[in-house]
Amino acid sequence: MTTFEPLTPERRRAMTRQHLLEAAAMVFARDGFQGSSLDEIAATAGFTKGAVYSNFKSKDDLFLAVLDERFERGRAAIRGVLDTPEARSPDKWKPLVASAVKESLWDESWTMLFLEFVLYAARNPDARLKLAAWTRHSLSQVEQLLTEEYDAADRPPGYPPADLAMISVALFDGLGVYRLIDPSFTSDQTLTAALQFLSDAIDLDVASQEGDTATKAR
Amino acid sequence: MTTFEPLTPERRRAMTRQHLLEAAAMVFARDGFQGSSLDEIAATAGFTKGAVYSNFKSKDDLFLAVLDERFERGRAAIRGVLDTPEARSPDKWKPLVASAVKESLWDESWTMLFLEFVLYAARNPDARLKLAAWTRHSLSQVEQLLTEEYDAADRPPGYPPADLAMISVALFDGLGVYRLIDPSFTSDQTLTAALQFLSDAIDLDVASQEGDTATKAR
DNA sequence: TAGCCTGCATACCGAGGAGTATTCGGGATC
DNA sequence: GATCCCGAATACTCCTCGGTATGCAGGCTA
Repeated sequence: MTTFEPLTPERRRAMTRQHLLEAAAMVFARDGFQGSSLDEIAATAGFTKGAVYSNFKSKDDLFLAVLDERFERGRAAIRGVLDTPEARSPDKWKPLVASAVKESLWDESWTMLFLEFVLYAARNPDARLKLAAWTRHSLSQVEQLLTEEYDAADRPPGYPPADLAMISVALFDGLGVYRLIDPSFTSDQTLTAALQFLSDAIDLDVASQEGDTATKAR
Repeated sequence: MTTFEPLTPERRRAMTRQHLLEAAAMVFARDGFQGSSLDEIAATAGFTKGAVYSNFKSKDDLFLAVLDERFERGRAAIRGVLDTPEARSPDKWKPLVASAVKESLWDESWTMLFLEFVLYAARNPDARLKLAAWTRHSLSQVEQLLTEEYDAADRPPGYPPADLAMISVALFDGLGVYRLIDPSFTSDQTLTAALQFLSDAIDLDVASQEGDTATKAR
């Protein structure tokens, strides 16, 4: 990805930090924020607690850093999809987005970490603002995609795009939650139905204009 | 509700247990499972830790008891709605269910407690089985309602009712999560859109048969 | 190669909390 | 009214863990 760089002290330090962040993400997801100990996280990364406190101010600071890290990854993933030329052409972006989401976000460990974030944020105003800002950003990306889709098709949206964005995201996060309870709740069939469901809603006017409901369910 | 009963020792004991359960539900929701102390819970209920350990085996046992309690409440709430005669008549049960859900489940505190349950269950096989069983039960109730709706209208379902049930529940739980992040994400308008969204999907065939899409969005 | 600076390791402290052993008090029973 | 019983209060233990203070090694500069 990046060109090779010799291991300057700064890079060594950055690597340590990165290892700690990844270990923290893993342990926090597995044991929860309060259930994780800094000793465990450090050991998972191959360090001791000293490394943690030389890179982060506190346990909270570490957790927030993990949050930022994941936000940045999420933004990059979204950009990666949206900047693909195919994403701009109607009827091609849907499977593209679907597979991208499935690859990067449809992950039990991520769901658990996300829920930890949400609960943490619900109890910490600062974290809450961060999470809200990031969520708004993500939602607006989805909304923009939908708006462009409607513009390209030159027809009014069946629902307000902002609401549709919220609904889409909430639906899949909700399914992720139930997947934690029992993976069989979110079988491939159910996921396909959910995708088709959203797709139908987006194409609502097309369907009614063309009288075409043949593509509705499997 | 029940007739008056003198305070036998058994009833006194049951009352303390009940108080502890309610205090626990509150504190667990506020501070999380690991973040709550038994001292705090006991004090909230007006007791000390001794009362906790004379009514529950451990902190985990108390948490699971809270879980059971909420399950029972949920079942009762569902029965309360479904046993109402109006629930059996098409085009009347929707607002009924909607308001019932809004009253009893659309609550930030409940969402936080539910997420605590989910995360706890994801880490404890026994709790996971309990939660899965309860979820299956709730889903089947929703599914039954949908199936009856389709039968009454004498038409095939637009989507498999089981999938539709999962989607409906997941959507609202997902919205509940985002409400924790920022209540403005789930404005009345968005909720209305979500309801309409589901309603459209349920009535999919009716809409296309009658060519009636006037009731779609606000 | 002597000295220094920095990043991590090590050792330690104190608080808090789960769990337990014991005590206490107030009803029930005779 | 003496005794018993039991549910809750009290007091204590043990241990985990966040945070800090200090030690140390290894790579820079001269």
